Amino acid sequence: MLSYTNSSKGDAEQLRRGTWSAEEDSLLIHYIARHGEGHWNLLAKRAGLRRTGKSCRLRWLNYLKPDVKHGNLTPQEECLILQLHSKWGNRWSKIAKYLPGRTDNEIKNYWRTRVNKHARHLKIDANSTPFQHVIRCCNWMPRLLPEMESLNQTSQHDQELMTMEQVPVQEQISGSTDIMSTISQVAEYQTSPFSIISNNDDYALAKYCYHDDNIDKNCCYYNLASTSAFEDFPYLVGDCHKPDYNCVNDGFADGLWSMGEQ
DNA sequence: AACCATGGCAACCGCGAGAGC
DNA sequence: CGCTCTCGCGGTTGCCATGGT
Repeated sequence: MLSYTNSSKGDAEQLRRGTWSAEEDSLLIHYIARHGEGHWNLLAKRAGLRRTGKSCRLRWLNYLKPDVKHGNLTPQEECLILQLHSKWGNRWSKIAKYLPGRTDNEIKNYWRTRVNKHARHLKIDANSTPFQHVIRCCNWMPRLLPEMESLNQTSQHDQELMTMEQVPVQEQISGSTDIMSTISQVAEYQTSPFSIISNNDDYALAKYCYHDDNIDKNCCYYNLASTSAFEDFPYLVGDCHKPDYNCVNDGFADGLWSMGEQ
């Protein structure tokens, strides 16, 4: 859908909005190839684009620039985003600097669609400490780690990126070959209410205590190694088994909330 | 088949910082 | 010092594809 901005200067100076056409892309690419980036308002006029300078800049940086990566994020990239977001919050451009080829817009969209969705399911603020514990220890990290290892994609460059800002979890797990020990390392490293209490070939049982007293009735249990546990958080919650206790509907979310206020 | 809801993502908007004059 | 312009950032919007009913 294409639209035009209101203008009092006649149709000739109306600016286009909406989706970019292939022809516009071509004009922008060829102009920048010949004259370089910058001075976007001037560039828009000289390139014959009836777009704002801002629009041209955005199109170039987020889509047309040759080093922009397209396609799904790798597990490494997802891990890095989770770590960096827990550190810096919604500083998308800062986070993007550590993911070559990924734009702040793409990372922002990833966070809002994928990660926030999990937070909504749990009725937890995605920026809250409890949610950060959840994604590190019981969902995203455990899911991503085996993917990373099976894909064996952790290049030297990735590792350099991970250590550049002293991202602790990545440092902890680098070189690990045993996924369960890795999960244990993650849980152990974080100052987390989660702890690995049992670990064998079939499952790793994690204990989540939402009160300081460590009394059993105030804890939930997760089977971290079950297949479903690695898929999606709602399934993980289903694997939370504590007799006569429904983690979701019977106060689990409230426990997470109160923990964040401590 | 038609309608509706939802998710993913490209693009837009408003604001503030910084540079140049 | 103040004005203008450019640039970059984070938040938001709206289109479109997909899946469910």
